[in-house]
Amino acid sequence: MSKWYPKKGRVIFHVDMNSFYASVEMAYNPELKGKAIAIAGNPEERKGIIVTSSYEARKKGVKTTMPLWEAKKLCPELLVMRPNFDRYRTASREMFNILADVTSFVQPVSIDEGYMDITDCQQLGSPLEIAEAIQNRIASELDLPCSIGIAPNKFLAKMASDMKKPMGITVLRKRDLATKLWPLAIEEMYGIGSKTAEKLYKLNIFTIKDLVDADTFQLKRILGINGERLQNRAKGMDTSPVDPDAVHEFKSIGSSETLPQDTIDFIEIRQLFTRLARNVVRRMQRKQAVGRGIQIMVKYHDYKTITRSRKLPDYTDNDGEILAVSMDLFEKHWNEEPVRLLGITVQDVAEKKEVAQQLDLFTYEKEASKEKLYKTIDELTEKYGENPFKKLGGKGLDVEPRTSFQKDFLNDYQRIDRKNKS
DNA sequence: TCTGGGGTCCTAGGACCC
DNA sequence: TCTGGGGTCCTAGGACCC
Repeated sequence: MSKWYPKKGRVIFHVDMNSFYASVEMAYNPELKGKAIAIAGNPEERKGIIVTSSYEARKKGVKTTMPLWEAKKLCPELLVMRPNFDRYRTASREMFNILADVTSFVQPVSIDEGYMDITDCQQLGSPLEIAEAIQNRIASELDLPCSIGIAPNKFLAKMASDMKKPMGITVLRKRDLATKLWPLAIEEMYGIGSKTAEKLYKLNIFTIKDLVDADTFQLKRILGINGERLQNRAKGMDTSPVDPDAVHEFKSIGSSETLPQDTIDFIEIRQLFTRLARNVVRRMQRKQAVGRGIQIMVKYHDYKTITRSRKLPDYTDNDGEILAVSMDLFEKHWNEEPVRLLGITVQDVAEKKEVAQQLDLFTYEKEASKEKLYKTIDELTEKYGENPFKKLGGKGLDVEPRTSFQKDFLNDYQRIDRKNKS
């Protein structure tokens, strides 16, 4: 006889720090409190855009990504500071430590926001009480403001945390959707940017409610699989879990930089690529990561941007190799026009120890094969999965083997081949 | 005086294999 | 001689978010 359990809904938080960089600076130097401040890059280096601004600055119309000169025009008293990333990283770590005191089901999504699944935290109090406790601790211990959204899934929690800022707590239940979510303009919805909004306007979709009521087939025709997903979210449906491990599963590590002036000087270009390669490798080493895809990005004077990439035969974390591949890609594809920005991204990133484990497996297979030699090509390919030379771009075994594994495979293959022919 | 830098996910075409 | 259709990998580009 099985006991009947009610189907329990989840309780998800989205914790969002308010104007994070500016708030950290204010906590660091309380004299800044109440003033219009902004964090921005250096305009001398053409990087003068607003990264974050305080609420006092926002009241004057200062917005993120606005050029500095424009912000100054709107708000002449604006106090502009360069970013202090170490400070922000430290504050971020302390903030997530506070969240981790509540539950281990925390998924950081950026330096200043994260999801929590507090479904199994009833012993700590009601969701509202837990949210208040978190908000109070972050405010009293770190002197930082945050907003928290409480909802049955991640999407609704994200939308909820946006509804009251700064220092808001918003509960968004299914029964609140019609009054709190659906009246919002479609471009307010998380996941809908300017391009998608334009497409939706053409279908006469202007509010989230319009999206709920729209024809699903028509949405899929215009937006692909994303159309259906967006509609489901608008209806309040989102089953994606809070995944604490996601933050460790890096897929790419990149570095890019805008040059002080557009350039066609090859020496200058190589110097920047060298710096980018070193920067990427430094960060890979910090994460104990290796990668086997190299992508370069070239943004030209007119903002036309190209990306070119290459798959490597083996994982690497070597800056010389990354630089060489990057330069080769650049030389093959540069149209000789002035360059504004260059970037290097290492893709297909894996943890060093996992790659080492895979190599161990190969070694193990080799040892085994010494004792019991493989008899047929079929048996060999079954053991090794597939012809490893294909990955080098060759049609078959006509490629120079580069790793010991590939040499071993070639030896075995040729041995069996000779035996079959004899 | 325009427009940074860090990411993720999705699409689409061609090569290649079965 | 002419022919299919699915699956995977690789590359390039685009949309979106903070």
